Amino acid sequence: MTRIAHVDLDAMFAAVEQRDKVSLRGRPVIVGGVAGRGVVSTASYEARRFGARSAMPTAEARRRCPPGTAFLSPRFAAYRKTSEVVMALLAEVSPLVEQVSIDEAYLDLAAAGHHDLSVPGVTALAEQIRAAIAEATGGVTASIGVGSSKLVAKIGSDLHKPDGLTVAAPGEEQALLRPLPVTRLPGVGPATAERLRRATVHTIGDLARVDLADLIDWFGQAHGSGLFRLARADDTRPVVGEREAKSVSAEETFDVDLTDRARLNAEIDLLATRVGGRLRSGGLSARTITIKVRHHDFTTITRSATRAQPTDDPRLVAQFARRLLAEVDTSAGIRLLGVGATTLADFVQDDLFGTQTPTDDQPAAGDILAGVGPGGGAPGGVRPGEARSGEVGPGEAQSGGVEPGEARSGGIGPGEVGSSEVGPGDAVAGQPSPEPVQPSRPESASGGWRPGQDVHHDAHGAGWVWGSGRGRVTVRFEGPSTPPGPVHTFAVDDPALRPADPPDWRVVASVS
DNA sequence: TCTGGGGTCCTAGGACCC
DNA sequence: TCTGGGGTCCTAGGACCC
Repeated sequence: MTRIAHVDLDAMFAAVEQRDKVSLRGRPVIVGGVAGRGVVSTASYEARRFGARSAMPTAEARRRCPPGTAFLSPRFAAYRKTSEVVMALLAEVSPLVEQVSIDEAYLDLAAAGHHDLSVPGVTALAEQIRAAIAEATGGVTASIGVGSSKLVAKIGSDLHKPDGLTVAAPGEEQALLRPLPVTRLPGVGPATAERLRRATVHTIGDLARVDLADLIDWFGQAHGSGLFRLARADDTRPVVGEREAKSVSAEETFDVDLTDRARLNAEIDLLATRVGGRLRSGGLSARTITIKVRHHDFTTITRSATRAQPTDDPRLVAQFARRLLAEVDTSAGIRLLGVGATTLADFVQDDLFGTQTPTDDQPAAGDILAGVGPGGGAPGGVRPGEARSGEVGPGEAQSGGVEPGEARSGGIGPGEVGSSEVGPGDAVAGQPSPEPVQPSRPESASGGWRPGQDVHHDAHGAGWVWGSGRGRVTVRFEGPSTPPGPVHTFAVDDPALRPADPPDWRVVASVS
């Protein structure tokens, strides 16, 4: 049954620019990064004639394209608006639309219940959709593929681009795929194509003759069996509507490689602010913070740490990212920095982790948190409390003198003074912050683990441990910026004490 | 002027728990 | 108190997509 359609806007970014600016029509247009290290997002079909392609360095596209070619920075707001017009239109065709990207979507035509799903029926419907898109967008064209599966629909939409339509009749699928190069299959990128080439597998027909065991051997279970099935046009993936975001990230490639630590930290703060802001606007919070570092030679590493509790606070994201970066050798030059947030929790957490005073916090059942500032090597200012108290930013309202065993969080202990690279007030240097970051207030380091009470982490560059249950726990902290501290023993309700997230800390804990 | 930015999914090893 | 297997979580990296 020809029930699935794939709708793909043709060179959308460039098409929107040509629509909005008459002088660009008929001319080669490149949309993408126009600075030194930029790459092409979209090349208009006029520009493709000269060899310009998506993902090509813009410098290369400049070499290839003639004088008079327009090189434009993307205007995402305009593209988003056009995308919304198209998606709204598609939603009228079927209740089941899967938007894949800003310019692409699958439709399950059967979900509407009233469409004629014969080949002539879907052909007429697809032409109607194409005409409606062109009209509603002011001339941005779409190519559509229709077939029995996502695979066939997707390949079909590509087959007669731009402004084209392909309908694959039931039973024709394999014949359609057989002569095509394997690179047309979704999931076959440069690495897979190269491995297949070494096995003299060039077309999808070639691929269909390879043993499943070989494919799994070469590509692993998931990818191998996936290729096996796709080569046979065996694709039962459903069209799915809304999907939840799994990560939020921001990254930046610098015009010139950076080595200066202060500058790198400032960039981290910028990125963290973007990530935190998007978490907040999406009503999300994250437990895992990841940084990405691309070195001068393009080698790329990631470092991540998972927190005991989720956060959406840009300052906390920045602190974690800075601590992760502190363990990376940046002396040879950094080309790109990124900050990401994963393990997303889907709840609004203002009440839990907001920047309100920590005294509103309630303990998390069973959580034991033990923290210390690296400043003195001795655990300082640990107060009764729970996970949330650690989310308090530096210098925020502090409440001392809370008695052991009380549920109220005591806020920040003295331990955080000087305990991270984040100086007072610069946690999000130069960035708008929902809360002013005030200088940390130094306190005496007379604090320590207080036996018999719940303890929690501090907020600023400090480590903590948490657990639940019963027993006595011995804890010692050490880290690059902190010599091994004395051993502290205190009672908790659970021997299951575990180190949490401080990447530059080693929390050594044992239970007796 | 070699190689963006925002994502998803998979693999593999180690820790940890039962 | 010799050995092991399964499941889950965490981390790091890689391939791929638009």
